[in-house]
Amino acid sequence: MNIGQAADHTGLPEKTIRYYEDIGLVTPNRAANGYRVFGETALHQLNFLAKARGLGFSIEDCRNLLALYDDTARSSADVKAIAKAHVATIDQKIIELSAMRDTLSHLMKHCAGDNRPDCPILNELSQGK
Amino acid sequence: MNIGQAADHTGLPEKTIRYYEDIGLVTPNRAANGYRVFGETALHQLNFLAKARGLGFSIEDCRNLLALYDDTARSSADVKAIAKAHVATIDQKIIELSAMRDTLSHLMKHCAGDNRPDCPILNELSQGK
DNA sequence: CTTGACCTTCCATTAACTGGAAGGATTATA
DNA sequence: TATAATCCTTCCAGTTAATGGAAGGTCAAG
Repeated sequence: MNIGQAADHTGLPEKTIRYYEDIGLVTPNRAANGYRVFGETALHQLNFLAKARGLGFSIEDCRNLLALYDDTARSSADVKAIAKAHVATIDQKIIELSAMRDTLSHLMKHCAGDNRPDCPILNELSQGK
Repeated sequence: MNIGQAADHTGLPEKTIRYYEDIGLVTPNRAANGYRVFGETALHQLNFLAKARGLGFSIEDCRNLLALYDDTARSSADVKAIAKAHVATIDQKIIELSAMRDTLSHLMKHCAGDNRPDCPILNELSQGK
């Protein structure tokens, strides 16, 4: 399977697949003409990457998860630890974003949004620390 | 005021302040010895930037907001439009993160997290698209 | 007068790609 | 068979918003 098909099967852009090879996450074979050839293993890895990245795991997380995936003797605890840390990171981000959202919508509620120059949003932002 | 004091007053690292000057967000004066000199205006801008960035506005948003801030004839509607778009972006991110979180905690709930090699998280991630 | 703190510029790196150029290989069409 | 369209290759640069560090100038204290 060439890179185009691999892209279709995984939903990953070709560029991204080449990049993943570059950084050593996947190692497709090569045909005589230099084209990458993706076998079952490589496809599996790409699907794995697509899913894990879609869930927000970092590339380094993915590298670790792939290593665990290849290690048939791994313990599920190792995987769970990575997932747990990731959930905590996500929760933190959600908290921060929610705080931003609240502050902003509070400011917006007090902004007339008309043609006059007075703007509570800018007024607030221009306050010193 | 030198860059060190400016950093103290705004909470921004010196590196970041230099960077903001680089990309044209702030234009401090220069003393005879080449040191940056931050007057009231520059300090105001830096405080503005620190707050707006803290609320997640992008650098380009900040550039626009600063321009509006300098424009005494601006309408509050212009500012509100930027803020509104930003809130929508934040909401979208929160939705995506929440979905990730749900998927992951669902997977984790089904993972024993013990020493056995069977791991529902990896099993799920290894499923084809 | 020298030590340490503070300042300068410049270059490289981060994360995770994305865009595009230049050119070789393959496939479809005329 | 010619050629055009598509697919593939590598390599270089750019993105966001800084951050790290080197090499070196300046200043204030003792």
